[in-house]
Amino acid sequence: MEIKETNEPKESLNFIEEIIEEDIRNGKHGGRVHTRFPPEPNGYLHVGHTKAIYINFELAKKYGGLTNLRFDDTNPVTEETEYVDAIKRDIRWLGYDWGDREYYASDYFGKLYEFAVELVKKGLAYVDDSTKEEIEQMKGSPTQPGELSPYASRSVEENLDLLERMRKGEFEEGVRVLRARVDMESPNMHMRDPILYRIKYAHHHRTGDAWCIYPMYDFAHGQSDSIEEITHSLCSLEFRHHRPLYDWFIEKLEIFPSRQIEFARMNVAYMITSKRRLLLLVREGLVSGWDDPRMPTLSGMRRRGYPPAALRTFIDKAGVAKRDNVIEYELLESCVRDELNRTASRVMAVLQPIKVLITNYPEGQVEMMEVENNPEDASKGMRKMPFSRELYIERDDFMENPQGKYFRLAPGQDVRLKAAYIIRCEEVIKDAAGEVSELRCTYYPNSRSGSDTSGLKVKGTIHWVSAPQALEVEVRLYDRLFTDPTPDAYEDRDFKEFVNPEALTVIPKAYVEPALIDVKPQDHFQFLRVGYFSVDDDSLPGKLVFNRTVTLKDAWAKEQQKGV
RNA sequence: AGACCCAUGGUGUAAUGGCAGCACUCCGGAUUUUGGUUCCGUCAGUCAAGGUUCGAGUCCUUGUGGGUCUACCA
Repeated sequence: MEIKETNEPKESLNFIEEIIEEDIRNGKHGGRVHTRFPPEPNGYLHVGHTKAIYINFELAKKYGGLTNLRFDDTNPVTEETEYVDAIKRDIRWLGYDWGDREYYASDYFGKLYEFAVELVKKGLAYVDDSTKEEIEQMKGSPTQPGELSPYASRSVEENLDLLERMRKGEFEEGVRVLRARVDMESPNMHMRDPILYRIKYAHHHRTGDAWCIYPMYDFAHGQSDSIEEITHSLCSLEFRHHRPLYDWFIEKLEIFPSRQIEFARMNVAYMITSKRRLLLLVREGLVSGWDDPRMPTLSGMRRRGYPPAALRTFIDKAGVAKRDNVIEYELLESCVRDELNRTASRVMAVLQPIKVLITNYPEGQVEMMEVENNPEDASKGMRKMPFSRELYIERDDFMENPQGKYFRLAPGQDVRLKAAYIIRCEEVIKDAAGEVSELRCTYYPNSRSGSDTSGLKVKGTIHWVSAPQALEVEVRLYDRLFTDPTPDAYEDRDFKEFVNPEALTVIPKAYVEPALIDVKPQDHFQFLRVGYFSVDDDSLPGKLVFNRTVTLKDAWAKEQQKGV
């Protein structure tokens, strides 16, 4: 593929793109680019995986290549079909398609076994009868060279025979392994005669009981890349030390030379990506499940209401490099807001209601007010919302003793009801507990939005809903799951100590305008002046549930904090 | 401890020996029938010390700091 030359300012490339473009210039693999996303089906996909998915699919797309989906399913003990399905669903939701190229490392078990036989024949692999402890012992340490196994000198014939019998199930689990003969003195621990096959009498989610020996990661991953003729095998930094071995197999087996390139995983502040810890949160009921909107899983973020396009932008802006990083939560929120600002319809919803009675508005009268659906996008058109004598406004939008730059409703003050009239607060009604229970207001009949001849100038505009027509809904306010940006970074403290008790606040009864009657799960809205919300999967007809995806930026809250 | 990797504003990422830029955050201002959006502006950075060079964020050396590796997990 030709790289397009343009006169535009030079696009800056990340280090992986540099390598790819260099390869293309050199005509490597005929300029072909083929990547893969290789999840292990033993857990749900999370933010961290999002980066790997994005990089693999986007890079291939950029250079006219393809991306395979390959499940690295070489450990039947931990892997399940349930995860395979969830992973596929999540990748599709993110916006990527692998066509018919859905592969499994287990598809290659036969081929991998042949590779193993070939290594044995070349004198490059042997069956080791040592115990797990002995192998560990002989492996040495980073500063101590390892020592050669007494079984390393077995003849090719004996090794062939033993390997065959391992495969046939003649030995008990754990008594023998197949090892590559590499270098027990290498400073790289992975080169010290790594284990290739182990015996496991476990049922595999795809191959059933056809095998009782299973290849290790190092003997399956690279060769799978090679079998699929993957040109650029992208993985995270911790696999750096595996690369010499990856290359060793390619050289000894004389197979397709895929190239492994490592990049730094993405960490996001206030999130964790340890599968084990995520599982703990689910098991211990700290969240409602893998798709709890507080979870950093793809399914959780979907349910939270993050648009896939926002996630892609987020990954893109976070960038790709090799240094450790913690991406600020604010960048994620910024990307989500940016996307939703352009796409989400505006509606009015009152979360903490306070009743307003317009005393000079005719009883029983209902006017339909025109409101734009999205001021950022005129093509979204207008809708009508009912206005009547009895309304709800947000409790925060009234202050009995306003101070500072508060310009919402207050006794004797005017405020604009968005898309409707200007009203004045005449009287404050309180209940027995002294809480404000109702506001008596008057409206200016000639101040109607669009035909305002009142000449009045107000400082504030607030949202509202008409009480008789309002829909009662449940609203779930979500916030970050942890109170610390790196909850799992402390050696002396358990990450669960940092679970944010305010990450979920349920409002059982909030009011929304009647236009929302027909919404469906995953629909996104901006509750005017409040935040972005999406319809939760738990919603039923007549019992809608909205999840707060992200708040709107709130300059007023910031202002108030300064005063404290 | 050894090997390997990494080091640029608060955060993330560019600059490929030649003017240290962009985004997010923060702060200030303009606009606004969303205290949203948009627009403008401010603050703020090359880990340290040597060396090579006309010229170093970039190359070399040493140091410092951080990360990774010592599973019959991936």
